[in-house]
This record gives sequence, structure tokens and C-alpha cells, in this order.
Amino acid sequence: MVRDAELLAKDSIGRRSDAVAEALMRMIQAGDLQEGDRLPAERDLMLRYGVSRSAVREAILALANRGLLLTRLGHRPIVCKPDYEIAIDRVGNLVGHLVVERNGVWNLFESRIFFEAALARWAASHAKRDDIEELRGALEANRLAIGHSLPFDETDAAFHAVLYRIPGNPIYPAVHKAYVEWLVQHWRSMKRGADIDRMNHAGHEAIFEAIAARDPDGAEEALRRHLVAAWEFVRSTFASDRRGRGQSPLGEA
Amino acid sequence: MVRDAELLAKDSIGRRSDAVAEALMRMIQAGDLQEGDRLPAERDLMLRYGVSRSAVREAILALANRGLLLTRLGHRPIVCKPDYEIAIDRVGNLVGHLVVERNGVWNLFESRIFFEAALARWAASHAKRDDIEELRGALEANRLAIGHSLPFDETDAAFHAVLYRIPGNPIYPAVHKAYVEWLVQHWRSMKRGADIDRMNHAGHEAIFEAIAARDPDGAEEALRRHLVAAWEFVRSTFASDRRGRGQSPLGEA
DNA sequence: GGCTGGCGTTTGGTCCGACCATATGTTAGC
DNA sequence: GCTAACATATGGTCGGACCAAACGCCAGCC
Repeated sequence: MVRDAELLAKDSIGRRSDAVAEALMRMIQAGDLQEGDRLPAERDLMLRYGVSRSAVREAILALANRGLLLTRLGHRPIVCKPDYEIAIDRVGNLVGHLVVERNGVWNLFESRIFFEAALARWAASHAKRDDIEELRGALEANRLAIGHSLPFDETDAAFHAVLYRIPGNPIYPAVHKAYVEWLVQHWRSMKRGADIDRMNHAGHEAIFEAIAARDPDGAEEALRRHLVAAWEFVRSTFASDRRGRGQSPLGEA
Repeated sequence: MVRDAELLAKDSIGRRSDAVAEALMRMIQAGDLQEGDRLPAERDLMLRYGVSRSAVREAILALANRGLLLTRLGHRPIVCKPDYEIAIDRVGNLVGHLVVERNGVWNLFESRIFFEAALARWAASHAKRDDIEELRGALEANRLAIGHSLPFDETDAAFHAVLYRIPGNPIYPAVHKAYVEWLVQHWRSMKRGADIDRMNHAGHEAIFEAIAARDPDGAEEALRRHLVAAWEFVRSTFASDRRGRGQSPLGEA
């Protein structure tokens, strides 16, 4: 029994469960608990730290809420080092609350336009030949899916995903995934025809052409046009949230 | 007693506490519980929903972890609608885990350079006269703080903050706050002289001049130079995390 | 011998009742 | 009228009990 060695500081002022959670977090960060390892059982921990099971449970719950642990009934909790996607996932439910407020969805979408415009510019300046080919492939797949809503949406997202992947920073694909998840709810259940698909595909094509032509300004403008058009088409689906005031994503030009 | 009306679905499959949490969340989202309102007492809720106090507590804890409730000992929990800052705050502790891994800090900083470069470009294209004046004021305050580490850092952050504020999207200032919080730990306790301050101020000045001159390309390049220089100066402070492979933020030019 | 089924063990999920610590409101005493 | 002690409300902790899902072991069957 390592009880004495791992005793909690008795003078800690906060909740016991916080102290336990911190102790566990230190163990994880220090590497005593590797990713995939199973945590000691609740009843063991309560002996080890000299607290009740309630405190242990609340600590485990807190870490699970932060994505550091994965709990299943009947299983010991599993240590689960979070990646950027999980990190953004955790904040996802909060975003759900934020977007209900005035302009919430627009703010979110505007940030996407802003970020993605910068990505398009970057791609036009720095994309390697392989990147361009990948983009071309995604564009072609998108073209073939015209008229089939579900596959079109998937290839649509895949095309944009390439843009997020090109800079090589693992944070960006996670951001993209977050945008897709948070925004997709707002144009679900939309009946649309192949003409809309064609419009979007044309937008993708213009973006691709500008990037392939190494034209940053053109790439950014094409992307802004594409996303703004998509927004204009879709914003009728939620009457409660309008663009309202705010600068146009296309600028004053 | 409204017990019957608010009974939980008995056929719910997950944990009881999750069901309670969801019920509370719906009440918050529906506006039955306004921001600042106090939640019913735990003992009331356990009667209302017909579950034990443990379940109620775990539900409250989960919502508190997500930032929807603010709990104090002896007080009833207070409903606390999260803003973007809180949302990003919640994900903050996770980032602490992420940056310890290889290139973690660099990935984070690179994303900041990327985002802020786009902000500089935007400012050069769209900043209003008031925005420019605000930027000029921040620059001047920064100049006056040269040689005084703490005030200089503050005015430094304030200068950059103006860039995040100019587009008018409330998400961006929250992102800036997050960057500052996450990255500041990595160049804390750095002894530096006024010459370093002068270098950073010169960087700010170059950014301001380009924005004031309505030169997007120049603004972006000045900002990249400034941040990359700051990075190069600071990265010696943590030997375990290097830039490693990855494209230069200045491009191949 | 190998697969399969059942049974006991482990372990998380829930409940109950009690007590403690802190904050607030109330009242008795000066 | 002000202050201090008391009562009340409320979250935090505890210990024990039981339930349900998952796992592991072992016997029995093909």
C-alpha cells in the first residue's frame, strides 16, 4: 500500500475532489499513467488518498468531462490524452449555447470565412505540387457527387479539409472538424436541387483555379465569394439569426 | 410540487446524472432559468426529478465543469451563460497538456502567427479611422513602456489586442485572450533588456505603419517578421520543444 | 481438444442517511 | 440601535449498501 506516499495535502483549501483530480492529473502529466492505461479502481483510490468514494467519483467525473479520462460502465477509467480534436470537442457543447444568441451563428461563420480565406491565400502561395493534386482530386470527387445531397456534402467538406491540411499544422484540421460539426446543424434538412450543388462546385472550382494559378488575391476572393454565397442561400433557414450589423466579409469594394 | 410534470424519462439509457444535466440544460436554454438566477437546492432537485442527491450533484458538477453554472460553498449554484472567453477558457487546461508534446508550443504559436497575419491584412484593408487611431495610441503606450518589463508586456498585448478587435467579431478577442494565456507561460521569468523591448516596439511600429499606409502585404509581412523574431528570441527558453520540421511562417521567399 | 455456456468476481452507477462547513437571516442582549 | 449568539439553509463529505454491466474462470458439451 502506497497510502502514505500519495497522501493528499491536508491543508488544501478547496474541495477534496479537486485535490484528488489534481493529483491524478499530475500522475497523467508525469507519465506515471500512460495513455491507454486503466486508472486504479475507485475503491482503491479512496483508500490511497484517504477520501470517500464520492470525492473520488467527482474527481474522476471532472477529468472525464475534460476529456482526460474515458469512463465506461463496468470498466476502469481509461487514460486518454486529448488531441486538438478532443479539445475542441469539449468546447463544442458550449458553442451550441453561444450560437443561439443574436448573430451567434453569423459570428461563427464569419470567423470561418476569415480563417479559410487566409488558408486559401496560404495555399496559393505555398502549396506543393502534391497539395494541388490532392485538391484537384477532391474537386473532381465533388463534381461527380453533384445531385446527390449526402455525397456532395461529404466531398464538399473534404475539399475544404484539404485547405486546412496544407499548412501542416495539426491544429487546423481540428478547427475544420469543429466548424463542420457546429455549423452543419444549421443547414440540415435542406431540400435543394442539383443547381445548388453546381453553384457550390463552381465555387470550389474557382478557388482551385486561383490556387493552381498561384494567385493569392484571387484565391481569397474566390473563397469569400463561395462561402458568402453559401451563407446567403442558407440563412433563410433560421429566421431568428440574421447577419445584422457587421462588416461585409467581401469588404467595401 | 411539480414533480410529475418534470419527471425524467424513465427509459433513458445513460446515467441518471446525464439525464438530470440535460434537463437542467434545457431549462437554461429555454430561458426558464435566466442568467444570474439561482438553481433550486440540491435537495429540491432530487425530489423534483426523483433521483438521489448523488445524481443531482454529479449533474450540477458536470454543468459547472462546462461553465454553465458557478458553484460556491453554502450558495445555490448560479446560472452563468458562457461567453466565448469562458468557452475558450474551458479548453485551456487541455491545451496545457497538448503543448507539452513535441512541437506543441510551436504549432500553437504558428497558428497565432497565421491568424494574426490575416488580421493585419484585414486591418490594412478595412480599418476605420478610429481603429487606426486606437492602434496609434496603443503603439505610443507601448513605446513609453520600453525598459519596464511588466508594463511593456501589457502594452504589447494591448497593441495586438487592437488587431483582434478591429473586425468586430466577438470571437476574435476571446481567441487573443486564449493565446496570451496559453503562451505567456513559456516566456515567463525571462530577463531581458530594453534593447529587446525596443526591437519588439520597432516590430509594432512597422506593423502600424503598413496598416496606416493601407498596405495589406506589407502589414502581413511586418507582422510575420515581428512574431517570428519574438519566437526565435524566446524559443531558447524551452529546450525540449523545437520548431522541428514545418514550413517557415515567412514562406520560401 | 476446443468451443460454449454459466457462475462468481470486479467495478462503475445509484441510493440512502447522516454529519460537517459555510453563508444568511433572526433574535436576544447590551 | 448595534452587536453577537443562535437558528436555518445549503453545498461538501462520508460510509455503507445494493444494482447492473463487464470480465474471468471453469465445467460441460460437441
